[in-house]
Amino acid sequence: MLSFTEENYLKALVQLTIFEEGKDEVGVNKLASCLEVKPATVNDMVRKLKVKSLVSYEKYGKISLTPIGRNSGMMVIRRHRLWETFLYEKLDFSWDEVHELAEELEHIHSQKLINRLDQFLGFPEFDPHGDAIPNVDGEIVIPFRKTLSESGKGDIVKIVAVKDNSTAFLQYVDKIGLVIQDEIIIEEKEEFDSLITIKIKGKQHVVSPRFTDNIFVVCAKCLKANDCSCKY
Amino acid sequence: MLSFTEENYLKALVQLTIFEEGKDEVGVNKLASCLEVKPATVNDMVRKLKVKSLVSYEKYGKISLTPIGRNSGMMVIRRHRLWETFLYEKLDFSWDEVHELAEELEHIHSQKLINRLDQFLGFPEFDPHGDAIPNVDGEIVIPFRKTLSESGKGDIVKIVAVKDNSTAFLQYVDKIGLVIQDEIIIEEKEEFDSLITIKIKGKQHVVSPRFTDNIFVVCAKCLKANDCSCKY
DNA sequence: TATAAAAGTTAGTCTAATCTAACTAATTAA
DNA sequence: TTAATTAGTTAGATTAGACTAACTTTTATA
Ligand SMILES: [Mn+2]
Ligand SMILES: [Mn+2]
Ligand SMILES: [Mn+2]
Ligand SMILES: [Mn+2]
Repeated sequence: MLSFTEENYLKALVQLTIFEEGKDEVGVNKLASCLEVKPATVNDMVRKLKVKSLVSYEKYGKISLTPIGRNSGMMVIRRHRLWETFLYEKLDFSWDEVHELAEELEHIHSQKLINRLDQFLGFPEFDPHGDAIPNVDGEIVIPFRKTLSESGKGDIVKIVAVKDNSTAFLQYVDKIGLVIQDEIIIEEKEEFDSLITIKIKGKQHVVSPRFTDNIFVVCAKCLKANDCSCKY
Repeated sequence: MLSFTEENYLKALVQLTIFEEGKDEVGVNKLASCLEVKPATVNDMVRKLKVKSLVSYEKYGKISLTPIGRNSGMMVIRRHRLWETFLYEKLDFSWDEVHELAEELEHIHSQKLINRLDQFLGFPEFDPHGDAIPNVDGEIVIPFRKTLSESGKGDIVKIVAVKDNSTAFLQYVDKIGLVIQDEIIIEEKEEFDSLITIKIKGKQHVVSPRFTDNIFVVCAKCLKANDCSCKY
C-alpha cells in the first residue's frame, strides 16, 4: 500500500513525464519544485520508489516511471478527476472549489469505490476543467489541443480545458464569463507585450499571457482537431 | 488542523465516554486497547491533546473530553456515518462493506463538503447500521434502546441498530435474514449457556451472546421506547 | 494494613518524511 | 579546456507516532 506522499510523487511524475509534451523523464530539481520540497527530500524518496520498482533511476541520472509506477500514478489522477466530477455534478461545487477537495479525496484507495463512483457519474470522459479521466486500466486519451497563446489573429477556437487549476485563475475565467466549450475569436495580437484581444459571446476582452497560456483550445471549425486542416 | 491520528483518538474518546452508558471518562489502558496501540503511546498522545485543550487529564488520572474535543470527535463520527450512508444509498455498497471505507473518508476535513453531502442524502437521521448521525453542531439524539441479550422470554422487539460493525458479524446478520426494523420474538432463553431462540419472519434461530450482545432493540409494541411501560 | 496486581509513566529506540549545510558531479560558457 | 554555474548527493537533525522495557503509583485483596 502506497502512502499519501508516495502517491503524490507518482502523480507529479505522471504530470511531468506523460502529460508534459515530449518528455518522458525528469530531474530531481524539477520534481522538487513541482512538489514544493527540497531536492534532498526528492533524492531520498526517489531511491525508496526505485526499491519498490515504481521508478527507473540511477545516481545523477533522470527519473522516469516504470509501467507499475505509471499505472499507480494514473490511478491517483483517475480518482482525483472522478471526485472533482462528483463534487461538481452532484454536490454543486463550483469548478474553482473542487481541486482542493480532490487533493484529499484522491488518496482514498478502494478500487471498488472509485469504479462505483465512475458508474454513478455515468462514466464521464472529462472532469470539470476539461481534463480527460483515465479509465479503469489507467489508459487515457490525451486529445489534441493547443494553448490560446499559440492561436493566431483571426482564428476562431473553442475552449476545451484549462491548464491552471488554482482558485484565482478559475475565478478570473468565470469573471470573463468563459465556460468550457465556448467559442473564442482572436481579434488582435499585440507582439510587443503579448496582450491578446478576444471576443467571447460578442464581448471583447484584453487578456495577458498569464491567461492565454492556461487556456487549451481546438479549432472551432473542425472539432476533430486531430485532422485539422484549417490554418488555426 | 487535526491529524488523522488525533481524530481517531477523539473519535474513540467519544465512543468510550459519551456513547458508552454512564461513563464520562476513561483510562489510558482502555483507550489503548480500543485503538489497538500500547498504553505508552496513549500517554504521549493524551498529553499532546491536553496541550491543545481537547481533553482534560492529570497524571495518573482519567481522560475526558473538553467541549472542543467532544465537538471535534463528534464531527469525525458525523462524517463517518454520512459517508457510510452515501456508500450504502448511492453507490449500492452492502452494510458490511461501508464501515471500512468510511474509516478513510471520515478524515476528509471540509465542513462544506460534509454539509453538502448531508443535503444530497436528504439529511438522514440514521446510518445503515441504525446509528444516529450527529447534526452540524455535533448534537446527537441517543435513542433509548437495549441489547437483545437484555430482553426476556416472550418479548416482542424490533431491531433498531447493531453494535458490532465488523464484516463477519454483519454478514452473519444478513445470513439469518435480519434487517433493521424487523420484529424479533424471543421464544426461549437457556440460562445455562445463554443461548436464545428467536423467531424472525416466522423462522426460528438459535443464537449466542456473541450475537445478542450486538443487536440493539426496542419494544415492538410501543415504538416510543422511552416511555415504554411494557415489561420488555 | 501490608502486599500483590493492575494501571499508568518514563526513557530510550525506530521509521517516514522532511529540513539545512556542505559536498560532488555534470553541464555550459568563456 | 578550464572555470563558473547548475544539478544532484550526503550527513546529520527534527518531528510525529509508534514501540519495548523498566519503573512508579494506585487499587484491590488477603
Ligand atoms: Mn484538480
Ligand atoms: Mn481537474
Ligand atoms: Mn462504521
Ligand atoms: Mn455505522
